[in-house]
Amino acid sequence: MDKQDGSAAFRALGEPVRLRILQLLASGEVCGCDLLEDLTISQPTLSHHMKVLVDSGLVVARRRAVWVHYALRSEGFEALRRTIDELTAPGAKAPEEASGSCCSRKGRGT
Amino acid sequence: MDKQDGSAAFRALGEPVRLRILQLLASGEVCGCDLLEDLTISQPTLSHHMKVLVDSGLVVARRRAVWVHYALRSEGFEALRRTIDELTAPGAKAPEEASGSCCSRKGRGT
DNA sequence: GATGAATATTGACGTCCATCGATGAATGGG
DNA sequence: CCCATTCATCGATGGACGTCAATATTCATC
Repeated sequence: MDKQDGSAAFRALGEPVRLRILQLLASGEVCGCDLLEDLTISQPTLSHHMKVLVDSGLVVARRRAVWVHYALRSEGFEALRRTIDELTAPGAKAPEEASGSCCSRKGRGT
Repeated sequence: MDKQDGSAAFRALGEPVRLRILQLLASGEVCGCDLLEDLTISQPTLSHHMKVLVDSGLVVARRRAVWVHYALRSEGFEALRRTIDELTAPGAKAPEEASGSCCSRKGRGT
């Protein structure tokens, strides 16, 4: 359920607040109330961001009594890495200086 | 100029249309008009997205006569990889099952 | 079951942003 | 010099999203 096209996870990372949350989680499991102390956002806002992070597959939530512990989900990040690798790896990066034409504009139709 | 905190580049990737553009660029340099043919967006919209991609440091634009050739910028993607690595690498991932307490709620002050 | 703490949900509000049509700027060819 | 092509900019518009206050829910304790 965290498949989609991968853009959801990138969009999750594309929010400064969420990126900082992930940095805080990088050192290990952290509960919501602790996150709330290190940030300058309201509790509903934090809850919203955590939901986004969990839905995007980057974070897992574990209920422990009244608290909820959040931790990074390595599989989610591996998927991101894979997407980036697929973009950069195959590369037929040769700019093809020779031809003065350009794109495939000419002779594209049937 | 592509520094910031990295969230800009992730936000750029977090748009399905832009992600597809990057996939098209993965096979090599492509000019705007060719991109326009493979997408289902208007020309102003493409121009807007290309500006976002260039500003985020993921793409470079080279003018060749009337056309503009776009290509991936490896340095931008390396920065993304580095950010992801920093999030997952250090990990003190031990959940610490033992203590029934939870977070650091108790005894936080000096 | 009443209380208190941590978290989730709801509803509203303001801003950002993707999108488009219309128009302008740059470039090269007849 | 005029024209066609490619790309950039502008203004408007509609939807997505981050944010909060208020409220509900969950859970342990007494």
